[in-house]
Amino acid sequence: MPRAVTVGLHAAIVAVTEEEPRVLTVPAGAVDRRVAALPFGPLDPDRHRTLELGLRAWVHEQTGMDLAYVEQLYTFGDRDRAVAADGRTLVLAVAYLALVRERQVAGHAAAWQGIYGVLPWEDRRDGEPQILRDRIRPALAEWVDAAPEDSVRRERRGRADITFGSGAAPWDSERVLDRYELLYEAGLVAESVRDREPAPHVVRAVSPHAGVGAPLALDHRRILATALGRLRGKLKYRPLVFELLPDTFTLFQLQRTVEALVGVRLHKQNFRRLVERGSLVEGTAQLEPDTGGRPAELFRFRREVLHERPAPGVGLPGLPGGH
Amino acid sequence: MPRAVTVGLHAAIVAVTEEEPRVLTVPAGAVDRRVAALPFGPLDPDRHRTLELGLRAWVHEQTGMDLAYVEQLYTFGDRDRAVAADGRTLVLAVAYLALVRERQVAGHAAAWQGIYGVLPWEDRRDGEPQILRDRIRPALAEWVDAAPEDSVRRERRGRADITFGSGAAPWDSERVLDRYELLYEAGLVAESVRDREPAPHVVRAVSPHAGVGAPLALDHRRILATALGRLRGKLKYRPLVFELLPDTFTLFQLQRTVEALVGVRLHKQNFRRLVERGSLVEGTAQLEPDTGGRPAELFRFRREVLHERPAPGVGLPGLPGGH
DNA sequence: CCTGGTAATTCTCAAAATGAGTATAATAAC
DNA sequence: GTTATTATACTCATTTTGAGAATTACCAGG
Repeated sequence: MPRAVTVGLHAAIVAVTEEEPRVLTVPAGAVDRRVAALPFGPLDPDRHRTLELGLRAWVHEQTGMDLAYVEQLYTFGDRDRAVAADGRTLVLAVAYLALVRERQVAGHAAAWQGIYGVLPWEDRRDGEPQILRDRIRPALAEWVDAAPEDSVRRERRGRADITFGSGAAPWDSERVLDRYELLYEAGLVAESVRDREPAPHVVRAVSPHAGVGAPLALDHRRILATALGRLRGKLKYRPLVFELLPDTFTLFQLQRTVEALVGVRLHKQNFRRLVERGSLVEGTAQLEPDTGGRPAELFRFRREVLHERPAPGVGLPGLPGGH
Repeated sequence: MPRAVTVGLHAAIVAVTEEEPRVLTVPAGAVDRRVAALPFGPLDPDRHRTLELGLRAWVHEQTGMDLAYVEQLYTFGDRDRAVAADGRTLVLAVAYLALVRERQVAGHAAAWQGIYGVLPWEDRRDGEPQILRDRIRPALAEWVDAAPEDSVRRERRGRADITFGSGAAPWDSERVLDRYELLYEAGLVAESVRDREPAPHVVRAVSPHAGVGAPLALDHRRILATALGRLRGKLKYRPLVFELLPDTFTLFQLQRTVEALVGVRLHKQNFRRLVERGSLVEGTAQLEPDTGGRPAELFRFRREVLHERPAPGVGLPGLPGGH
């Protein structure tokens, strides 16, 4: 009996508030009552003229939000990781990234959740996070050694080194998905345990403490990882940050927002130089007095750059110590 | 009556032979007998464990090829541009990019087709192509003026300027899809005429001379544009070119391949410097004598870079005249 | 009014990277 | 040999980085 295919539309809606990147979640309800989910719903070809319009409709329905910036991320369709409750319908997941200005919340049951609660190993603003040192690296080392064959061990070690950085290879902030997938494979996130359950259509809630970081429903943590990776990459050559900032902002606010997303600290003076030399912003005459020290000038995004240069992004001046 | 959804898997299989990027096509058969199609087939959730495996299966069946490098591009799902022959089934298209070494062809009815026959405005290796000057720019100017309102005219002019370059904005080789979509909207490619037919489920072949460049079946030219754009962008930070080259090659062959893909000429000495400094390649001791002048050393790709640097790509040293 | 404290903003300076050539080397054809 | 042709090596001025010092403008407290 041929299985059917249905298509789900999923949204990772990202904002940065108080120097913390957050994602909008809704109660997972029927899917899994222990964890939150990203807003999502099935594509209905009658009502939805395009995939993106379908996504917007679902998001509006579940969170009351009208999205501005929306971008398609990826379409997931592995049978092992996304099967409907009936056990025989394959559910494709078309994932989207949306950027919104800090909390134009959202009554409904929607809630903002810190992204680094879900992907705690991704925040290196205060150096390598505890959880990486104390739990992930040791567990990865175990996973490497657990392979029976030597060739597999070498291959695993190589992968761990590139994705999480090591002596030779530096930390690459964009490899968010690679890292999540590695943790999934190594059994370090709750989802890998869950998906391995013998009867995949029986929804079994797994203790949130089974793995590292807070799990989300379905494969939503994977989608979030995809979203963060894409966002980090694109920041450098598209003026996406401004979707997340208020109309006017100080350069330091801008920097803090970028740092929050990329998960590393940047060199202040050089960041300012890059932003100004790229003519991404223009000063308003106004000052923001509440800085704690000298007042900062308020800037606004210069939309014109879009017509001037091919790839206007913020660029990341390496942080003092980093390579 | 609710429409159904089916999912098609489509492959843009790219190779570079004789300094010309090509894409593998198959006869479109039932879909449209006048034009070629990319290899594609419906996702069958029974046989295909993942989307990518389904794609590989279809490609193998239609072309006899086993793909190595495969990457998902985008999922298209606009109702207006992709509806099944029955007129009521929405057909999602999940598009993939594959890279293969020059023609390990492929009996079957598959044939290689020059990409710049399909997207002729993308090849600027000998300067701005005729077709851009003689047909596209004038037609775009007309399209701009055809708008009744002034604001729309301004907006159209802006878009044309950014996507196709103009006084202020330079040519951005990566905006391949933007350019194709603009031509589609302006009615300059055959597909826009075809899709506007009153009864969209009646397949009407449109004269290939109705527009600029050789059309492909369905929305396959759009997929190809997506593929070329992605490839051009990714070249710079991932060592993709080597998927297209034989095991050993001269630096000039490497350069010609990159130029073929990006569609511009590069500065020879500086290209060599970038490639060597990036330690992307290592010399074999062998020489290639048939250069027409001094023999060139043969190089091979250093796979180790993948473990050393986060984003190893070739980098494009601006061509002499270009900005 | 003067004195720190705290940030914002401006400058400096050496070290790389880039753009654009020029010079030299190794072949093949005449 | 001489010449054409291409590979490879070197040069050099100009930008762009990375890193940090110096200066400026406000606040709070004496």
